[in-house]
Amino acid sequence: MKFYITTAIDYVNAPPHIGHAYEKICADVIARWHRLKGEKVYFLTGTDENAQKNEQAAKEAKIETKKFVDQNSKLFEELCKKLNLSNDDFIRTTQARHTKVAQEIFKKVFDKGDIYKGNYEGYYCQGCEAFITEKELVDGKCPEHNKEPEWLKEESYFFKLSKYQDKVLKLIETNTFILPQKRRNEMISRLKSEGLKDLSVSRTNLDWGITTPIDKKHKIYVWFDALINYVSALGYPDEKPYKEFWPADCHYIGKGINWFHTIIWPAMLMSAGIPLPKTVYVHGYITLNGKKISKSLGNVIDPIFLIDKYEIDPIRYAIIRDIPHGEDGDFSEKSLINRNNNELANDLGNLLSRTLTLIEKNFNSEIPESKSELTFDIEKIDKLMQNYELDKALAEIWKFVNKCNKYINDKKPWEIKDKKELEKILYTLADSLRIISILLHPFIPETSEKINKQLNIQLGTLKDCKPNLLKKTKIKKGEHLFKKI
RNA sequence: GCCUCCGUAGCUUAAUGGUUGAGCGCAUCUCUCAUGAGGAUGAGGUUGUGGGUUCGAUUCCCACCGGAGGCACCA
Repeated sequence: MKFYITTAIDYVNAPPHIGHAYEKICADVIARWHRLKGEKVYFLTGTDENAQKNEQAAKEAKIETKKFVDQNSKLFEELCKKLNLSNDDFIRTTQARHTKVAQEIFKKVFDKGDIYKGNYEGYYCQGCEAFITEKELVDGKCPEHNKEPEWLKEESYFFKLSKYQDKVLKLIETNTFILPQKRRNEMISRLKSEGLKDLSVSRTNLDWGITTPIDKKHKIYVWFDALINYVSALGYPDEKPYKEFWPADCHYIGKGINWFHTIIWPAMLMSAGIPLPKTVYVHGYITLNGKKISKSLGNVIDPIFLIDKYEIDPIRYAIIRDIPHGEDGDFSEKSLINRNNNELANDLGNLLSRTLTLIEKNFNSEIPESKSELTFDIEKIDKLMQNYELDKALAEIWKFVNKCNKYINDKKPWEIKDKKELEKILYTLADSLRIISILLHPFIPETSEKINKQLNIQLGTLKDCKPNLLKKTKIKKGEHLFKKI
């Protein structure tokens, strides 16, 4: 079995914020879970760099555009490392491997007869040097430049999106293509009520972007180009990763770009004769301390700053537990601190600590051989993970942690004189911790490794999440798993 | 304006046509292996408001109030 998962590629005209971190962490957890199941996983993330806005932002910063996107893309790459992501690749849409494929697919769609020359008409603001929508106008003026736009006609190539309306509708009506269901309903009703118009897929008068293979005056519209990253990164059409991993099993994206991924992207693929992705999972947005993340509110926290302050595992843990799957959710430092101290340090860290100390004192640091009394329902958790309910899966794992703590209290090993009985209790605890370290690995990989190191064992797979697989080993009690904040 | 979704204890949330379950926080009790950790108990809800269907609604229907989201070239 293979599993190909992607995140959206990020816009590089501003540095990363906590929302980017959230999407990447979730995708990473899913990727790691599938690896635990023994599947061959490919996890892709990257940056979207051909937008016109980059050119403008670079101009404002008085740097060359290429240099500007290089700098900002680096910030996202650095973020991936800091988040401890297990991504297999990082695509940049300015890379030659991408521009080549973007042009190739554009040509393919053109050759199919699905791209034709027409005129794009709309309001054009001289200040923005761009078309703006009627909705964006305030009192008939561009709000940014306080100028009345002019009605302009521009030559443009159009993609016959309308041709694919029925096929796309049929696709999105299948019940696993768009998840969660709420997002599927939105797209279905919108498609049914509005229908599809052809899409302008080229722009003139731009210096930045990918030139169309059919007309040198035109650049490829940035969305048409951006979506293609999912196949260009794999080396479409001939390279091995493409053959092995396409179609994608999951495009993990935010709700703002649902339409592009579930309507436009499938239509492009249909036209180009490329197989369709299996699932587009649409997550919600994050608020920070209860407020929308926005520059004007000045609450844009650099996630790298947060990681340096708190370490990555508590952040991964808190952000996943705090945000209900598919919904918007809030991330706050207060909640992070709470969860770090109560759940990570007290429940889990202390469980390991008390277990290892008991083994140290009673069995000279050697895990005794016996039979475990605790079991864990892996099916339930795997089901939650299949359904992308990461928050609930993690809560379920925590129930097991709590069960272990209660087990110690009930059994009172510090009062037990009978050696066999004591062996059984401590084996049960150590073996349960072994299972916990596997289950937690996708969520908090560093912590999982620390547990294994102290138990002096290797990380298992999901198949090993059954009791009694722990062998007699000498433990190596180390530092506490978590520091309290 | 049109279309989704939501409104349950201070906060986050689960569930169901028939006496609303849980976690955090709070209060009390308790163990001592452990990171002043762990465990137990308790207080707290007429399930947004009004109406309807029903023997019975928090769950189904309608209206209203409140909140979130989507509405194509903006990513």
